Amino acid sequence: MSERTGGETRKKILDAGKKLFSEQGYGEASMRAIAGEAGISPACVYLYFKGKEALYLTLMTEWMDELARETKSALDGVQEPVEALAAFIRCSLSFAARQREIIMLHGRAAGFAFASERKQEFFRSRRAIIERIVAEGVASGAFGPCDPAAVAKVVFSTIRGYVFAMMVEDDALYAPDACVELILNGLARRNGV
Amino acid sequence: MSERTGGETRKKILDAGKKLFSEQGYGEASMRAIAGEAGISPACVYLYFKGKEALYLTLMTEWMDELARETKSALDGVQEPVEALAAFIRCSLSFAARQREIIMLHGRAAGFAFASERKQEFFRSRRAIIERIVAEGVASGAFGPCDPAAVAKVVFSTIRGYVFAMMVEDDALYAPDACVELILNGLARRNGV
Amino acid sequence: MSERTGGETRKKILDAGKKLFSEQGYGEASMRAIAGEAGISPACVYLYFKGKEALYLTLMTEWMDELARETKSALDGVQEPVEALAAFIRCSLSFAARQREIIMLHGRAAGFAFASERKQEFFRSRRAIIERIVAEGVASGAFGPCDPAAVAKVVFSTIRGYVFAMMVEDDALYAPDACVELILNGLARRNGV
Amino acid sequence: MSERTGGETRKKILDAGKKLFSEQGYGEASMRAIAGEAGISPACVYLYFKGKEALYLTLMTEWMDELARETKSALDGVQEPVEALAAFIRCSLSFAARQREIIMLHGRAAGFAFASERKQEFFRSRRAIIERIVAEGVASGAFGPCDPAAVAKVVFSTIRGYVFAMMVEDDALYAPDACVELILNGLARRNGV
DNA sequence: GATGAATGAGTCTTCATTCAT
DNA sequence: CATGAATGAAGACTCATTCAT
Repeated sequence: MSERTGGETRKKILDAGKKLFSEQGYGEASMRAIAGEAGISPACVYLYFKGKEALYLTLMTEWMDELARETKSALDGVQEPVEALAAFIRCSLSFAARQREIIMLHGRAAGFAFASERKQEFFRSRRAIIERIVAEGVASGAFGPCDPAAVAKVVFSTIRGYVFAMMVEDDALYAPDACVELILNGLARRNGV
Repeated sequence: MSERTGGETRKKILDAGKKLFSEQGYGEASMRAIAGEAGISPACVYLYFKGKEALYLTLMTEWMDELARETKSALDGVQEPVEALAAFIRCSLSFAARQREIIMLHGRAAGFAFASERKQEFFRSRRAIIERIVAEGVASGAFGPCDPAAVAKVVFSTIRGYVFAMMVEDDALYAPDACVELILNGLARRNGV
Repeated sequence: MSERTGGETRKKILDAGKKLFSEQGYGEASMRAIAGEAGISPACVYLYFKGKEALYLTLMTEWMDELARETKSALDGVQEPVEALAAFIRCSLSFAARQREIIMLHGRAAGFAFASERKQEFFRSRRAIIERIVAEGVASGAFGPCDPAAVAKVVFSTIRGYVFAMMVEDDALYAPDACVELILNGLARRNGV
Repeated sequence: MSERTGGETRKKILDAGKKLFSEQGYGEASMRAIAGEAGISPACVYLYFKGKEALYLTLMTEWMDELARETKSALDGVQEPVEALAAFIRCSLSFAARQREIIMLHGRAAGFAFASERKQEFFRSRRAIIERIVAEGVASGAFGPCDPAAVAKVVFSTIRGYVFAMMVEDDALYAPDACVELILNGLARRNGV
């Protein structure tokens, strides 16, 4: 009846894949289980996706695209480096909190090549954003002197590890502010204060 | 001279498991492949380990024990919180640099329960160490005022994410000092300097 | 016309299982061989039965149910104990002659518990039927004085052993009358005759 | 030290085989388990027996020989057919009561040919003994008129089924007299009594 | 558009058996 | 006499995938 039947089924498959891949990992999640979760037959999945890899890559790609979009929008118009960095961190954590399955992006996941390449490129691009912000902050004097590349790596790792912890640990402590605060001000007591 | 004692075969299996589990993940690494990598028959693996799970858990346990041992030794006799935190971070990164396969510890790993429980307990215990150091630092005035639990989580996540990046990224930029520096002093320019 | 409904394949599997389990025993009959006998792939068997045990139990259950049904019908309306006992014996032997694979029911069978329990219960219920008939016969004076429980055991064993012999021995001597005659009248010459 | 070491080990293996084969069946009992039960290494079993089949056949043969010997001795000097038949039945049941593992002899057991042939020959020979006794009894007038072959089959089956029941059933009611009584006198009430 | 039925390849695992020591 | 170490073959079972309907 409805014209969007096909589209709806596709959506159901993607949701099911999201759930099972993130819960069980690529190898452990079976196509049959995904189809079952989506409420359709295994054969039907193949009408929408060429295979398991294709489904997996589609999910990853959609996430990466969505996160990139949200990040762009979060940074849009923000000039000040400190604010920009805080916005980047908050955006990353917020996305992960809403899309817990993004954990799939991390980890070795599947054995096929494309996944890794695409993912690495994506992570590199995110690190590059941080690096640019840091470099600008150093130039403007907002940040102390440092190697922007090395610092970007640490900052990015902090975010990544924090997202990871949010997903994996049982106490789902979600405190973006502590993360922002540490990165900006560090632990050691400041001189005069 | 060329003794083929059982111990050697066991070691070969452990090494092969380390390699394949870390490269491909638990589900994707097959016992056949592990046996092949070790240069023995699949059946032979079962003379040394009860099954795939047992092999996996052995590897994980050995790592956790070894890392715990090294950490204890690194912190031994260190009183000053700043030094202690730096030592903890350096120890963690150094271990990962030497035992790249420790990445296995992170990630969803296997579907069976014990692995997760054991791992979570291990990670919790490491976070607790950081928390203690931070609390002491706050008490002694070495660190600024903060919530030790929240900060410990961020610090631990930074280390975890950094280790992760060391393993996964292609540019194996290994700069423990940048990590220590950021965590201690933060990014923002200091008041007087 | 030539419909390949699922029911047909299921039937083929059951027939193949019947044949191989009865010929080779539970442990020796392989799923591969059963699938081959049924003309399908091993994987296909698992679309119809959860596993080897399930297939085996299905066969056993079907037999027990069918034999119970036939027995009930054979005894229906028969009042006279002598006739009833003869009917029971004839029914048992006739069933075995038609379903030679029922030999599976006898013997140690499989290592899993349910099989044994279910079988023992079934055999006990059949012995109980004999016991009731004998008790009624003793009460009515049709049978001489005896312990119905002990006699039931012997009678049941005779039937069981006879069925066994029918299957195993090469000379498939099928003589229900001799069996009935011996049980009723014994071997020893009667007093007056 | 001891000269009989070898013989003792052989005995231990036979006992272990007896136990496990009878408890679990041929296919389910593993050589490793048998060796373990005997307190030796699997390889050691092969110093005494060529393989699993050979061990199994040795056990069967020893039983058959022993039972044949005991039967011969039980019938020795007994002339009267009624007494002889009773002796045969009692001997069979008594042997089974002492050597519960004889159940191995019954059932399909192993898939290899020799076992069946040897067993069938053995069972045939025992049936022949009964047949001879019955024939003599008929000739002497001790037994009523009947077809000795058919009757022998029933009598033998009764014994076989009874032995089977002794092993398999949980209520180990062991009443040889009931068995003897039924076979000799039957169930039906005698004329004058 | 959807599926029930089917399968070849591959999973982990066990087994009977051998052989150097 | 005995065994620890090892293995090829086979076991039950699962999976991603296809295709006639």
